[in-house]
Amino acid sequence: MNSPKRAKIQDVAKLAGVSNMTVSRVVNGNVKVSEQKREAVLNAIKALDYRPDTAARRLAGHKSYILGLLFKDEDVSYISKFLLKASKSCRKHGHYLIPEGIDSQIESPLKIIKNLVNTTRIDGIILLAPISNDHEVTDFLQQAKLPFVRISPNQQSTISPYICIDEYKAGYMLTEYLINLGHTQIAHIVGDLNHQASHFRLKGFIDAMQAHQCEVLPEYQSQGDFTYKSGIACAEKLLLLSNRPTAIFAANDEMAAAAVFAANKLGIRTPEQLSIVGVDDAQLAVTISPHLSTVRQPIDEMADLAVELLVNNRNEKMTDLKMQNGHTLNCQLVRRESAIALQN
Amino acid sequence: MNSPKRAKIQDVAKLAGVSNMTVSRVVNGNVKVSEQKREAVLNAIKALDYRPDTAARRLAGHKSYILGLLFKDEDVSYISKFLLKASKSCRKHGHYLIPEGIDSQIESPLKIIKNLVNTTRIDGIILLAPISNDHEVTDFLQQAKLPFVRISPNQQSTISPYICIDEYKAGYMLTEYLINLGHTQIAHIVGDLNHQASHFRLKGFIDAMQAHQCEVLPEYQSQGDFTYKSGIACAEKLLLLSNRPTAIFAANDEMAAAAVFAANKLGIRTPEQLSIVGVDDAQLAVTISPHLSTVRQPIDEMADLAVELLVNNRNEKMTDLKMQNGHTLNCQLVRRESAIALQN
DNA sequence: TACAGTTGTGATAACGCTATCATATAGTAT
DNA sequence: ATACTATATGATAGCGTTATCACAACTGTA
Repeated sequence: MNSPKRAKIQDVAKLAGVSNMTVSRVVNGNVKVSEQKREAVLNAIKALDYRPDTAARRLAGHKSYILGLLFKDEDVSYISKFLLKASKSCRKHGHYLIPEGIDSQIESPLKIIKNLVNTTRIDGIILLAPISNDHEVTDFLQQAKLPFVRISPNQQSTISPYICIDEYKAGYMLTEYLINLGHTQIAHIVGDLNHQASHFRLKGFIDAMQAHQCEVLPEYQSQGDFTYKSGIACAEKLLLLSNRPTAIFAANDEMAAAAVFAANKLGIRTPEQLSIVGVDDAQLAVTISPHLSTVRQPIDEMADLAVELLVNNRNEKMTDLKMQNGHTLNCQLVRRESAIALQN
Repeated sequence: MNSPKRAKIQDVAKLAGVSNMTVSRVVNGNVKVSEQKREAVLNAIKALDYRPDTAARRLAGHKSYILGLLFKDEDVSYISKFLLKASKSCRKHGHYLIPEGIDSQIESPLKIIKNLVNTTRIDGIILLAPISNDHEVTDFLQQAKLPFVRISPNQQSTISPYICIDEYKAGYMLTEYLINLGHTQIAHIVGDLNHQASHFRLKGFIDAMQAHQCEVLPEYQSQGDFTYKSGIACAEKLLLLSNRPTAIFAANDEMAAAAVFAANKLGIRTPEQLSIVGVDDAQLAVTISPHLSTVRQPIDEMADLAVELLVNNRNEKMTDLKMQNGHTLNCQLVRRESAIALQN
């Protein structure tokens, strides 16, 4: 059962010649302890390789040092990226991350979250879109007074902090980029409308087109849902049009990759005969051929910030201004090979 | 702090008219409880929406209901897939998963694992290759008597259960597939030799070539490390050879995708002028164009099994035979579009 | 009828930590 | 010098479970 035997707080206290509470105070670092004792404690901790037991801490102190991450269990690669980064960021702050992928067709997000909360008493939760919009979930969390951060939510309400990018700008930027490349016949594969982001990207697209006197044709908008499969269908429809577009702006990289594939199949070469751009700068953007021009979502930064908001919130008493605010991060255009100047 | 107020075991006990222990026994379900009381307890649990507090359970019972997943923090997509599935599988068994990505250039795996174990007292750990070969780690776990499962380890020792596929067969199968397609000039992009899998896949390649009287040229083997970047370099080298191969077998999909890209850049069309196959059947295999012919690693199955081994091990007392055994899962060839019959 | 064995149940003491309150000591103002 | 405040530290009581042991109520055997 026990090899070298874990040190507990009492062992440290004894070795340092102080009480348990003094050790606890040093470990948690909020309260003042005389320099002398602090040092003694620190030495004892090192000598015994002591690490506080999370379970005991939680039971006694109502802090679990665990954060939850909820997301819809799709194969969208930004989830993995976010997850990996968030987990790392947690470690940096002495916390742990428990990820929960939800297959919302089968499982109720509310049930899963209730379970997570009651069972494990996590300190806070990160909600990835589109779960960040599930009112059942957000209402429950509010009522339970559990801090949570929403990633790319539909509503920029003040019920909790949220993190997003300027989706409108992303759409506008990308469209303008294609226009500057000489394209005027630009089609848009629209994202899942359950994500507010899709609306904004579409609006950015339309506004940019109009600002540059390019016609916005209804048949140049095709409704996808962020999946590869939907991307294929949309792209095929677009490419079979008699007035085939010369460029496609897909609402995410996944669908952009699908468009490349669909074009290939129809014997249309990218980028020579068709320019394609996406959004996300996911891993696959630099895995497919040609590499995708896209807008980078600062996912690492988003994950870091989300964790930080939750961790700090525990420390500095809820009132922290940041906890009521939205955070709009910068995104930027990444020029690669999938879009080039219009060929005559 | 408390909204509807969580029910605790005492509340359930009172409502059901039994003692705490009886409730506990019903919840854990190992010991016999009279049908009558069991039902009363079950009803009370439902009525109060009771869920046991993990922290308290751990503190008292030395079970944490948490599993750890350790992996080297690379962008290999099978990690994400494994992680997602393992987390789901944990939920199915009433457990949680804490993933820890290790950037072994900066961080010591041992330190991270020690922290995880001491701090959180997890029930078991899953080690993904190549961490499954880190002796510092496995020694520590053995000494701490903490159950762990190794995924695709180098050594099929009995220190712990392990799960893998028949890597040799995968290599052989893929090579034979290309040969049957009419190819004889087949190159192999070798995987990271820190993974035993790479050795086996290479051996399978060589043996299949020889079995079919195909010459095994030294310049047709190029050393990669499973990353996309290395794949590009290897493929370029291969494709610039005066006696250019007509087919490339890359040791994973990531490098196969890189080969497709490199070929494209050199104006070599896949699959018309060059057949390419990979291993893994990762998401990207059906994202790039053309879709990749590959060998499917049954990742979902592996993740499920790993979790099950760890969960059951706690129940049925260490002695379970399975806990000392290796599990070699079946893998199978997936024919898609990236490899076709040799064109004259 | 008596005695051991079996089975279901409950009382109680941990588990390792922190909250809380009490106490001792030092510092400041009157 | 006295009282009063501020500050560092300690003693103690939980936090919500399960382990452990004890006991009562049966069962079966001699």
